[in-house]
Amino acid sequence: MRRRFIEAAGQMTQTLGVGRALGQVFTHIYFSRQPQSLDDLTQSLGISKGSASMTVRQLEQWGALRKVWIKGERKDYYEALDHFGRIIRRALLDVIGRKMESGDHVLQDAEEEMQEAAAGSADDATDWTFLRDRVAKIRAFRGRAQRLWDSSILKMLLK
Amino acid sequence: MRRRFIEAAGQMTQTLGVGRALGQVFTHIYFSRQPQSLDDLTQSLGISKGSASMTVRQLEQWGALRKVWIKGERKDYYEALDHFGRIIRRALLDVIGRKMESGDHVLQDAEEEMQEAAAGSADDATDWTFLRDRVAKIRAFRGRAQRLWDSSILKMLLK
DNA sequence: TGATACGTTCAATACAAATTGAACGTTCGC
DNA sequence: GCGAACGTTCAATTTGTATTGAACGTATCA
Repeated sequence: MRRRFIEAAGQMTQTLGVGRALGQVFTHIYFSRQPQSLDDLTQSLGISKGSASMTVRQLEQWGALRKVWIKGERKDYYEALDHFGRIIRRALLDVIGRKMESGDHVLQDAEEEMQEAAAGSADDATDWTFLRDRVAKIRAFRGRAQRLWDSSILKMLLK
Repeated sequence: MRRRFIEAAGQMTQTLGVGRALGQVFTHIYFSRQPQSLDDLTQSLGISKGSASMTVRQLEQWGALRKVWIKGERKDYYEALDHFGRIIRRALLDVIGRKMESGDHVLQDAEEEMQEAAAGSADDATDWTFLRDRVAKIRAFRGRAQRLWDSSILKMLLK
């Protein structure tokens, strides 16, 4: 049964674009009563030590896992948290947010470039009013999307 | 300037996991005053005819492009729409929705499997109450996420 | 009807991203 | 200080996915 869940979660996170290991690692720990070490992960899931290390770190940053000390043990052990709302929120902020940023920069750059080009060539064939209008519409949408995003995030934050 | 936008949009859609051609095609048509044909796309963007055909169809399904007839022309021409809210909404429903479905099925299957297994082996070492509890928490979250999703979508729909 | 100009499909290919694993740095016990 | 047991890193590799392009189906016009 656990195998089924783990496999399914792996497929899901893979198609969502965050790698298969992520879903597998979280699900395995989530369905384990005992905290799990990196070795447990490599053995149970058949993934490499490197992959386990990186995945666990990312999940920890998102608040999906928590490090647990076990006295007399030198290994790091992890247990799963179940604040799914917070976890997803942070993951989205991290993954999407970072991806949006670069696009944002380019949008601004291109807009500035357009301003300059329009000012310096009042008599050529380019249809500046058309371009301006289209860019303005993108800007407007970005503003609305931003507000929607913020409010959704807020709702999720409140559980 | 258009080149910059097109390149940026391509990068963005690529990292978002829907392919580079998608962003490029839409942006090119969006910044074109005249409706564009598949040939225009292959020439301007340097993509193949097959890619242009598939991309355009997907964008049309999402309501991002509209076919335009030009009398005396045998080619299909497309122009861009700017209802970004609706476009994104449909795209998300399509891309995410479809990806969620399969995961949903597996969740249900695994749950049934667990019920059966728990009933048939009351005396083995498996910790059924623990597993049940964890699965229940996933279910609960799915419900909340579904409601949040629906309401967000609704907001976007309303512009 | 035949020839031409399209758009579509899908197996082959190219590309990007995830995963591996050997080398490395660090910590702990002795 | 030394060795062993870890976790981490990153270049090489594997894997998954987007893209290509030749073959095909279809519509149009002479």
